[in-house]
Amino acid sequence: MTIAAIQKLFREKRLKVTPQRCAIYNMMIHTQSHPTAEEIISHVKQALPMISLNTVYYTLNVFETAGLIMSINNTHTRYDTNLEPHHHLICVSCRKIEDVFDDALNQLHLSQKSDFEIRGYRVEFYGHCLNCQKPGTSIRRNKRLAITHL
Amino acid sequence: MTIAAIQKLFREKRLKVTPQRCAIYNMMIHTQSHPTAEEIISHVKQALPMISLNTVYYTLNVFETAGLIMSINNTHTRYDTNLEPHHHLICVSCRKIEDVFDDALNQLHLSQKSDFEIRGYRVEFYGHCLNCQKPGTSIRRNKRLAITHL
DNA sequence: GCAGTAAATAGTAATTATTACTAAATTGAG
DNA sequence: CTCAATTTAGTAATAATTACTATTTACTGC
Repeated sequence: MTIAAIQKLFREKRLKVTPQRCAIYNMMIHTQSHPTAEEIISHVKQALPMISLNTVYYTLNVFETAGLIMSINNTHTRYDTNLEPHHHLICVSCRKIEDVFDDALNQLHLSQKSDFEIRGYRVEFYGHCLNCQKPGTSIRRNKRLAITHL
Repeated sequence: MTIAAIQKLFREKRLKVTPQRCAIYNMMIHTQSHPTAEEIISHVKQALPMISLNTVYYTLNVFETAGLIMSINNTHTRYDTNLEPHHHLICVSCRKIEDVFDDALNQLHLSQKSDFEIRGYRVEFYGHCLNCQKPGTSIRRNKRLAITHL
């Protein structure tokens, strides 16, 4: 993907075209890793030494809102005493977590071989809990759990 | 589960029986939510006002290591430009993330109905990447990605 | 091309979850 | 009951992320 194509993409998404945004997006599509904000800034600083971490976070949020990227994270570690195999329903609005018991989900496997020595997996369903479905009841704006890719 | 049963459980796991541990575990098995450390301490403080957040984290770590609980979290938000439906392989040692493309995983659904309005889901496989499988190569001790339940 | 406006940037500071360190207290083994 | 090892709780440190804000920049309509 060329710089011109990136600019075109931004315009289509009604995002202002800035050198910082181009550099960040360009770096991200040319890496196979899933970079953190720190990793992004350390690469982008080679071209734009003055860029701030703040701008990186702001830009990533803009990209995610625009549906250009997704983020992989939950803050707040939550602890669960239930050790039966099960998975989770997570409310993207209030962060409430409910258990899901579903035999089919407990028997997933990869169809291809992988270099990883896999020890387990988790399935997390994202959505709105009963309470947060009522209009105006959204307890918490939560950028980080945005699920624009889903 | 009674307090006596909790004490018996701790002894079986060779954990010292302390009022703090009993209170924390007792609170956790009597809630359907997946509490955060903050939520745990605010409940437990009613019985043990002097308890410190430090002790809560230490105790949760002890419980997780003993296989009594599991934690749900990743720190460090990672960003991904690939918006094709896909899932992730996460190395619990060095935190490296790889993409998984597997049609079967893209068609999961819940067998029961739920109150949640589900918008999407993620599958995360945990294990050791090729590099971290070599003995002595474990880059980072990482308590938080412990996967004792898997 | 240019002026005006709204948004973006890059600082600095604040916040928040978690971890580190440590002296004093407590638990369990003998 | 004694003693050693662990646990506790306090203070401080860390680290990721967000808030605030003055200045700069990019796009819109002329």
